[in-house]
Amino acid sequence: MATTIDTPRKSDVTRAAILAAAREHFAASGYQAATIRGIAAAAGIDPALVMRYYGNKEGLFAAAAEFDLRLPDLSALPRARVGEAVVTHFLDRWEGDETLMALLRTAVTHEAAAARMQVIFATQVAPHIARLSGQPRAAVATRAGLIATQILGLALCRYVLKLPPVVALPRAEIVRRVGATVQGYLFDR
Amino acid sequence: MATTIDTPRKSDVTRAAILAAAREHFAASGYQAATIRGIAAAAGIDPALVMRYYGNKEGLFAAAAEFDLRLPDLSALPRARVGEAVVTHFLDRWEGDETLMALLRTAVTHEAAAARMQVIFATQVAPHIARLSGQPRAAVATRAGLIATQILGLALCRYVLKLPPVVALPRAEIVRRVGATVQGYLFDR
DNA sequence: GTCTATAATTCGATAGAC
DNA sequence: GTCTATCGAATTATAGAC
Repeated sequence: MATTIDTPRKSDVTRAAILAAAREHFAASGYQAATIRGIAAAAGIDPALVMRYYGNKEGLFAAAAEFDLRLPDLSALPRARVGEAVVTHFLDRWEGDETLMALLRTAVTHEAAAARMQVIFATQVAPHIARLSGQPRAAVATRAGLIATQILGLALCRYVLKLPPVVALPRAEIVRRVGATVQGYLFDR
Repeated sequence: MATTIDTPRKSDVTRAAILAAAREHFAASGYQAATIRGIAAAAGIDPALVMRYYGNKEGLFAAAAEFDLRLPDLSALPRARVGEAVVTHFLDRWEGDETLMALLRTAVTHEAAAARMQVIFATQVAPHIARLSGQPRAAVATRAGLIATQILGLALCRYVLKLPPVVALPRAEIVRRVGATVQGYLFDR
């Protein structure tokens, strides 16, 4: 099965295993501490294969850090609930895909990852805010930036630094209290 | 002068130079990428001296990451201005002492540094909030945690990731808009 | 107290056999 | 397409001379 005409590519399965292991290691240790040898071992293949497929460590990270926020259409929501919806969505994405963790842990010490973060927020967050508020481009960018400080700060404290009071916060309470902040950045201040 | 009775310690100057160089390197590159060789070179001394004084890289970081937030007495301020005062103070401390940058860049991938962050917020931030609000201990910890998400997120985006819209924000505007959020976490929500 | 020399690892990357 | 073998470089850390 699947060895017929429609080429399922000999070892896309290997490539996928490498990417999954890479995300895991970059997410757990950051760029520097993650090793090609360790990633290859976790994927059950030879380190040389990683080099063959992705050229070098940089190329491997670039492939592993591909990420889609998948923000829903916020304009379909009641205006007063948008802040909470944004927080809910980010918590979901954060807990459901370790790519974001890999990006954050790496961006702090790695130029390319920080740049990727910038692009993600500029292309996947700002447009949604523009559609909501219909404000000038500069004002939209500022609002997106302020929201980024709160959302990334939440992720940093809850998932990376694991500050006890932030980890202990029930999800619903985060949505309510941090959602109010995001709501303010979206429309008020 | 100073070679008299009161021992000024032969080479406290060397130790200080090492610590300054260590903060600089940890702040710029994080824990992994910072090297004892590089730090020693910047301090103008031999790498072996670093080992002699601080035992190992871990010990060096522990010494370099000593930090005092120096939060002023917030209860002396008009209640409505506390949020802005907190943001102003953090911006000052962040821009005036690279120790915080070293801590953040390192805490993301280094256990001990993350723990240090926890202790700093628990011992240097939470007490101030307790004095202000007079609420139960758990509620105070939660408020401190929420404030940490906003303050650290701001620092992350402005000083580490350098997200353009956040970098472009005038200081006064940050104080006003983010200050309003901190004010909310302090008293309202 | 300071430095030289080096041990012991570990890593990314390459060359080439199968 | 996958793996073996290995190179060259860089790191922490130690031992010991001066």
